[in-house]
Amino acid sequence: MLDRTFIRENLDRVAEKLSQRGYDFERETFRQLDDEEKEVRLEWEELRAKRNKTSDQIAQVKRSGGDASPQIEEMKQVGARIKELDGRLAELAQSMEDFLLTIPNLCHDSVPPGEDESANQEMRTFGEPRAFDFPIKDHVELGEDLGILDLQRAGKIAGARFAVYLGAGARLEHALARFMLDVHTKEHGYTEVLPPYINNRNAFVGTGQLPKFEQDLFKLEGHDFYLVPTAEVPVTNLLAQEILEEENLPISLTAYTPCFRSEAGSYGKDTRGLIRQHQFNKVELVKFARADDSYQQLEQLTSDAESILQRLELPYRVVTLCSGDTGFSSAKTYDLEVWIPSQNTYREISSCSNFEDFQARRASIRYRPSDAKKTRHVHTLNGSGLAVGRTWVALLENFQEADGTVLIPQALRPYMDGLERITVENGLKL
RNA sequence: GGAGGAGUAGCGAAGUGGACGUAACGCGCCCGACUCGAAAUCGGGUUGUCAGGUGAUGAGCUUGGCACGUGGGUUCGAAUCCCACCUCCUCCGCCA
Repeated sequence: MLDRTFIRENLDRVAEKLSQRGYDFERETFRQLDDEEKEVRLEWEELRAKRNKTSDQIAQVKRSGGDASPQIEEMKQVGARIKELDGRLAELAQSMEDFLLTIPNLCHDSVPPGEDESANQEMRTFGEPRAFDFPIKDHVELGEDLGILDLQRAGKIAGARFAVYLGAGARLEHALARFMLDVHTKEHGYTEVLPPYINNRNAFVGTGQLPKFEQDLFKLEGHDFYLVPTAEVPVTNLLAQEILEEENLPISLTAYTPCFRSEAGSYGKDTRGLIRQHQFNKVELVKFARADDSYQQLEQLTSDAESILQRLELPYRVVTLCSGDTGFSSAKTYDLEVWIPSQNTYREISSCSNFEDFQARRASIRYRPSDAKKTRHVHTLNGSGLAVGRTWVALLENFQEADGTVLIPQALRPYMDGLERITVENGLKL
């Protein structure tokens, strides 16, 4: 959520910035709501002040044994008017809130303007896509042939866009997650969090998934609960409504959770395999940082995520998303894209964003800067470190051998009980 | 799911319709005094938020509103009475 005072004082600039990301900011709606609320609030406050004062007088009169009925009569009128204004004020405040909650964040000045992903900017690449001297298989074929992945049977128990991992396939998923968590907690200074996978509406408003993107979520029927689409939601909201000590910043948390996404409207996209699933696992990195430190932390968080790809020897590139491609809540986003041989292209495997104070304002997460008395909203950041399912895909495809087996990168072998290669022996073929 | 109890400042805790919620009292923390220094002692300070005024759209000062778990209600007036919800504790049931 943008700061209301900031909008008020920078109407033109806000409108211009928002148009860069394809959002049409209704200046008049804002001005009207803002003015009217202010007017009503003023009268409301004046009346409350009067009532407070008169109530004290009534108390005094009564204490000294006098008759306070004229004042009481008068306050009955005032009370009725206050009640009227209460309702009107609540209405206006709600309208303003609804209006503000659907406005996306402003992009940082370093974000390249552009409408869609074609304007994204490649920052750097790591590794070389491998040249295969045999016909390659994609991860579905590899996984099914090895007996470590079953999409058919997943359809029986769940449906399309679900998967079942078997044998070394299941083990590989866990190994990747454990490996990532170990690197982030032992080497990058993150603390692991294991949150609930079902969160309430409030948490989703805090990080910006609601009220605008309800159709992307799985909602529990009859409850005010949703399945988390990313650990960003529970982990960021963990500190909602809190005032943090500056000396504790930055706070770096990591969480391994399943992620549930309805993927409504994505039918026909990535229909084959594990790339786009209703349920997948992800190790998430979340940071709470000082306002003046958050962009440095974004670089750090991105490099923390990159280090996983490097250790797994997977070729990837880093791109800066242009204004039109940047997510609703984000001010700046770097995507990490891993090389997928069967598609002959780089595919997103992590999205690292600085939300500045956009989420912190919604969730009310503040800190006390040491040089000032007033509190200030923290800057929140997050990024995948990494999406485990897509890492599984990248690993199978990039490390496949001519005989259909898959080598396991050195860094991961300790997590696979020393297994060096996945063969049909490690799967379940029925 | 049922029955009871509890949520007040960083922590503990008093207040149970009006007599200052910046809210008793205690602890902690900050500043100062005493001291060579420390401890002890003494003095002072120590919630957030919104709006108006002043100021430079800063720091600060100032006036007022709001907040005693959350949201409603009763009342001239609610931390205090009533209702609903949330969280925690105890017991019963059920369960991993």
